[in-house]
Amino acid sequence: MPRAWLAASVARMATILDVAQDAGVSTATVSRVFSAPELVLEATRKKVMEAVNRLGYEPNFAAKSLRTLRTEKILVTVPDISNPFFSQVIRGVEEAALAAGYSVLLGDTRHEEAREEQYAAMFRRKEADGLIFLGHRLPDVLAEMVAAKGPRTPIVNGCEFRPGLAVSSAHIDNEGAAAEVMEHLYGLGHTRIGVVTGPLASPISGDRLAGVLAAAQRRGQASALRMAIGDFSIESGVRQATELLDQPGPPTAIFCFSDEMAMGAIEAIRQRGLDCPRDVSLVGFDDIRFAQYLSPQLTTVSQPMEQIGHEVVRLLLDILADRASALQNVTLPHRLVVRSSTAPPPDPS
Amino acid sequence: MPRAWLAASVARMATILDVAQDAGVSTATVSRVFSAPELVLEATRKKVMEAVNRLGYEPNFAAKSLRTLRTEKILVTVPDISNPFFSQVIRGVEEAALAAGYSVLLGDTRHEEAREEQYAAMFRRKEADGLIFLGHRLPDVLAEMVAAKGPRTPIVNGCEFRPGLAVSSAHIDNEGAAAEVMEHLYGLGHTRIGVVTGPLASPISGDRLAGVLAAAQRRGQASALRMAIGDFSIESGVRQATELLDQPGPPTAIFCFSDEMAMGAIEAIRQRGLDCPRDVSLVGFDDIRFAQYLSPQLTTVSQPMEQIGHEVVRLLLDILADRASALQNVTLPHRLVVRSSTAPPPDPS
DNA sequence: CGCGCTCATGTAATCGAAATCATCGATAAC
DNA sequence: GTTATCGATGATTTCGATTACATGAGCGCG
Repeated sequence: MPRAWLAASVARMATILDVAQDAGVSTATVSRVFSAPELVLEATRKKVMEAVNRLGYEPNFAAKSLRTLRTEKILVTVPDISNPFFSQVIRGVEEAALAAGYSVLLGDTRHEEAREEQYAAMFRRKEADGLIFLGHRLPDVLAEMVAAKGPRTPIVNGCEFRPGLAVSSAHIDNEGAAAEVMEHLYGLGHTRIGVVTGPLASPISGDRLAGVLAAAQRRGQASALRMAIGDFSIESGVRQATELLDQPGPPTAIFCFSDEMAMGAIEAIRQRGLDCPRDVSLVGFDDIRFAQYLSPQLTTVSQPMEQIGHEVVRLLLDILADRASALQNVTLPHRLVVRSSTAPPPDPS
Repeated sequence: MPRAWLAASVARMATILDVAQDAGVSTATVSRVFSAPELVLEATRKKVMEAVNRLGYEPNFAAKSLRTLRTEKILVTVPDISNPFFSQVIRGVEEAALAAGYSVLLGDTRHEEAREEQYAAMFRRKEADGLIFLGHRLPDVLAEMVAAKGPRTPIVNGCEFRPGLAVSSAHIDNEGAAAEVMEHLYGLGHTRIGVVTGPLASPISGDRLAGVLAAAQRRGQASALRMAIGDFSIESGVRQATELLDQPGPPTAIFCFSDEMAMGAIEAIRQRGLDCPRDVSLVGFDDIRFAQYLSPQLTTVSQPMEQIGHEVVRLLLDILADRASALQNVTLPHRLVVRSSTAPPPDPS
C-alpha cells in the first residue's frame, strides 16, 4: 500500500455517500436525518445515526454552503481588538452568534481603510452571511450594496450611529451621556473643564461633543471649555491631558471620551505632581473592567458592552431571517458611575 | 415582474459562467486569470478583467472551497477574549494570518469544555484549515486526530506548552521567568513571599510554580512560601491576595501569575490599609498594556504577545504548506520589567 | 513538407451536500 | 372498488468553481 494513499485514507473524511451506503439508504435520507429529522422514520434515523457514528461522519461545510448559499458565519470588523471596550462587545457578539448557530469571523481593521476594504471584499465573496462593523466607516462597495438592497442588507453597526449610513445599529445615547457627565462636574462646582475627545470623524466623538456643548451652554459655561483631540489610546490621553494641564488657567476637571485616555490622564496628572481628584477631577467613558481598579477608581459612563453585542446580533439575525423590513436604531441604557476620581474643585478659583 | 424575482435578481451575484460568456471565453480561462494568470494571454486577461469589473464578479467562496478542500481560514480558540493578554496575542495572529491570505475564525470558549467541543466539531467539519488554541485543553476528538496524523496535523498551541500534547507551540520560558521574579524579590530582601497562581490544570501555572519552587529551594526559603490558587481574573486576585495578607506573618511580597490578578492584589492591599510597595511588594505577569499605567506602576514579566501570535501562525502555515515534519516548540524571549511596585521589605522582620 | 512541440484555450468531470421531483405502498374517501 | 392523499424514501439535478485532459493553432527543424 503506497504511503501517499495511506496518508490520504487516514485524512479522508467520510462523505454522505459513505454513510448512505453503510446504512443502506440514499444520500437524500441521510441529509434529511440532519436537516429535517421529522420526515424520516425513527428506525431509519437510528440506522443512519449508527452509520454516522461508526464512520465519524461530519457534513462537509463547503458543500453544504455551496448548495444553501449560507455560511452560518458573521463577519465582525473592529478597529482594535486589543481595546477592552471592543473585546467586551465582541464577547457579546460571539455569545449571541454561537447561541443562534453562527460563528464569528473576526476582522481587526487597526483603523486602516485598506484592511476594511479587504474585509468588505470577503463579505462580497459571501464568506459570511452578515457583517457587523464596530467602527464608523463603511467601505464604498458595501455602501453601494446598502443603497441597492436597502434595509434588508445584512449589515449592521455597533456603537457608532450615523444617520447617513442606512444601516441598523445598536448604541447608547452618547450625547445624553456626555451631557450627564458635564452636569455631574458642574454640580460639583467645576467650571474650567477640559475635554479630550476621540477623532472627530467618528460619530461617537461628535455626539458626545454635542452633549458636552449643550450642557455647557445651558450653564452659560461654553467659553470656559477647553478641548483637545485624542484618538482613544492611553498615550493620546497622556499627551492631551498634559497639554490641557499646561495651559494658563488649567482645568479643574477633565472629561476623556474613553477610559483608556483617562488612564493616560491619570498618569499625566501624576507627572505634573497633581492629585486626582483633589486638584483635578477625571471622568472616563465606557466603564471597562479595569476602570474600578484604577487609583483613583474612575468615574465613568458605563456602557452595556455585551448587551450591545447581543443586540447587534439580534438585529442582524432579524434581517437574515427576513423579519425586519425597516431600519432599527436601538438605543441601549447607559449609566454614569460615580467613583472616586471626581470631587469638588480645590478652592473657589 | 413578480417582486420575489426582482429581489432575487438584485441579490444574485455574477458567477464565473456569466463572466466567461460576457468575455467570450470559457470558465476555465476565467478561473485561470485568477489562480494562474501567467498561463493566459495578456489580451485575454484584459478582456476577462473587463468583464469581471463590468459584472462586479467575486468568486464564490463555498464553491472554491468545495473544489480545493481549503478554506483559507484559521480557527483560533481562546479562553477569554476580553482578557487583554489574549486579545493582544490574537491581534498578532490576525495580522500574520491576513498577511498570508488567511482569515481568522474566533472562538471564545469562556473556559467551558462544551464550547471547546463545539469549536472542535467546527474544525472537523473543515470550516477552517488549521486550529490555533490558546487554552490548555485539547478536546478528545482533536487529540485523536493528532494521534492519528502526527505532527502534520494542522493544530498548534499558543502560550501553554504541555509535552504530552503532541502539537507544536510557541510560548515563553514560564519556569525561568518565574524564577527570575523570585530572584528579584529575594534580591530585594524579601523572604515571606506569597504566590497567587492560576488554575493548576494549566501548564502555564505548573511551569511558573516549578520556577518559583526551584528558586525558593535554591535560597532555602521554600518553607516561607505562601500559596493561593487564583483563576487569572481580577476578582480572584482580590480574593487570594486578601487571604494571603490576612494570614499570620503575612507576606511582604506577592507574586501574581497574571497582571489582572495583580490589579486585584493592588486593590486588596489598599483595602487592608497597606501601601504598595512600602508594605507589600507586588509582581504581575504578562505586561499587558495597562500594567505601566497602574498605581504603582507594575513590576511584571513582559511577554511578546503579538510575536507569540505571529509565531504560532508561522508554525501552522508550515504544517499547512507541508514543510515542517517534526514538532516545534518555540520559546520566545520574555523580560522582567521592574517598575515601582517592588521595593525592599518594610524592615528586618 | 511533415513531425513533434509548445502555448493558449476549451471540454467536461469533480468536489459533497441539498432539494426537487418521482416512486411506491398504504390508507382514506366516496 | 377505484382514486386521490399521504408518508417515507430514492433518483437526479444543482450549487459555482477548479483542474485534468483534450484540442488545435503556430512554429522550428531536419
